[in-house]
Amino acid sequence: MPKSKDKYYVTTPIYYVNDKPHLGHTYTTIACDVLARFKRLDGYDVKFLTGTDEHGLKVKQSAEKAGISPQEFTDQVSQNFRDLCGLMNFSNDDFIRTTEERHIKACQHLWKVLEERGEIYLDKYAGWYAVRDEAYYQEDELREGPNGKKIAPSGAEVEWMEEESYFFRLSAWQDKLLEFYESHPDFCLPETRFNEVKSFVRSGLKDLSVSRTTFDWGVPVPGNDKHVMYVWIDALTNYITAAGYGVDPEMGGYWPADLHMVGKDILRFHAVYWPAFLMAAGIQPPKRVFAHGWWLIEGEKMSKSIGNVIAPADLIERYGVDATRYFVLREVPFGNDGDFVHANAVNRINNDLANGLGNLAQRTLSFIYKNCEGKIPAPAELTANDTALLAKVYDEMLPTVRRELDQQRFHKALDAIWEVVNAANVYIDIEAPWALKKTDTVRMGTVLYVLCEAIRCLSIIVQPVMPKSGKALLDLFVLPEEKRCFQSISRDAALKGGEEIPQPQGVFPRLQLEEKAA
RNA sequence: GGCGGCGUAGCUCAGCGGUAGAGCAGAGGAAUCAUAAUCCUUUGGUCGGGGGUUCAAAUCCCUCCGCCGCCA
Repeated sequence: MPKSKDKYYVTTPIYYVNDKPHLGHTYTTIACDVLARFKRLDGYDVKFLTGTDEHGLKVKQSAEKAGISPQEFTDQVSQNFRDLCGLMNFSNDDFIRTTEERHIKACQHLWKVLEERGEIYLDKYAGWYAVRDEAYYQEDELREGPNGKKIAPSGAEVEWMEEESYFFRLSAWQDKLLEFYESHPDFCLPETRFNEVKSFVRSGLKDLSVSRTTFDWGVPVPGNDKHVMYVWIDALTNYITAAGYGVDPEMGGYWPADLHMVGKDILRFHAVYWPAFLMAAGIQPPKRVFAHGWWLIEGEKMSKSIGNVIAPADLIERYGVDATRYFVLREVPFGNDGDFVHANAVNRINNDLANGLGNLAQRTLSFIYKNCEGKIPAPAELTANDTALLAKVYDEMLPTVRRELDQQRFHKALDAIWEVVNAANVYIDIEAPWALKKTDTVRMGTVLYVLCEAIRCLSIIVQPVMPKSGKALLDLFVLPEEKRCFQSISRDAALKGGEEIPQPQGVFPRLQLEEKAA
């Protein structure tokens, strides 16, 4: 029997449909898409999931406001997120919506399992509730409003509510969670976030309210139609729904997921509640949750009131899809907050892409096109300088990038690739094929060949981050599809020499620094 | 208030016990194959303040100041 391919399952959060897609959503999904593409090219059987969270009171209210049914409403607005996938060239294998039948069934299945195991019980929830925030507040968090009403810290009015609710026995899972963290030191990254998670759990867990009777736009609780499931179980379950939970006992071989990518604001749900639900249901927790940071825009928080929210379409218009993908992953150590400064984006894109990799390819290939009858020269004997560059290209680059990406260190991975770009630019200047043209055309051919090998491998490895540009570069070498995966980053897949190339075209356009709008 | 993190060149950050580093920005030079791109050299820091441990501290300890995160 042939060994089945290794599986890799990566997920984005499901995005709340009441939002419009912006840089934050885009960032999360870019990161996942890069990992998914990387793993595919590296020979894995990949499942990459994204989707939308479509239940809850706010959605229902928005639908009412729009004068349509919640289902019609979510059909419309979830399309914004499906469009984003096309726009940003995401390669998701599935797009899940929490309103889908398969998800409702999976949630109900999970619920029943939890209930049978005694992990869920019915009780009463009482407290000060803010409709606007969909949240309860502690007495001491509240202040007195002008009309005698109590006001939440968010400024929303609260009222005393008593509500029947199902509870999940989260308190019973405190020690098991801590043991799990102890035995899985890489479960959560970055490390400082993991420390926060641990200290939260150590400080004591209360049982978690997991149903609501105050609205009905949600997954009905099996056997009690008054209740719908509250956000935790409904939303988090999407990750196993898409793997076939409740239908396929093997979950396609994709569970436990390799990575849940989340923003730091929803880490707790993923690193505490979710593993607790899963363990309680007898399912393995995911292998890793990564909490990435947020983007400031020109030093300011992104907000509707400031009006600086960046829409994906703006980014594409200004920079193009690939350059955007590159910039957000290269500019900031992944996990940190970033500051999206347009001048920096232009600078980096020009330096790294246009002047770095783009110009390297262009100067090499157009030299060949003009001076070698459009054919890649065959190499003669290799010098120490040739072998040194090729060793970086064949032997060092991919393992380094692999290692960095397995820790979600995108900026380091890209840094490692660009070390090779820079080395190749140093190489071409030292070897100076334009001078060899007059003195030693055999040596010139070898130099150009070595450069082609470097550019070929760079083009392959750049594909996950910049799929279109990587393809454009590889097209310049007229490489067939099967020569574009990571296996071909090797001497075995090397060009032979004699391959004809088309007239090269610049792949990474140079950007103009715009006048700052007042 | 409790716990944790951070403060290093103009900017973003690496280094975390052994002569202060990278990228970008700035300055000078070389080259001219290339998207006027590239390459080389170089300016620049009493590593937040103070105290301590050590032969030796950006690196360990204490304290103060300033940011930030999580929790209450």
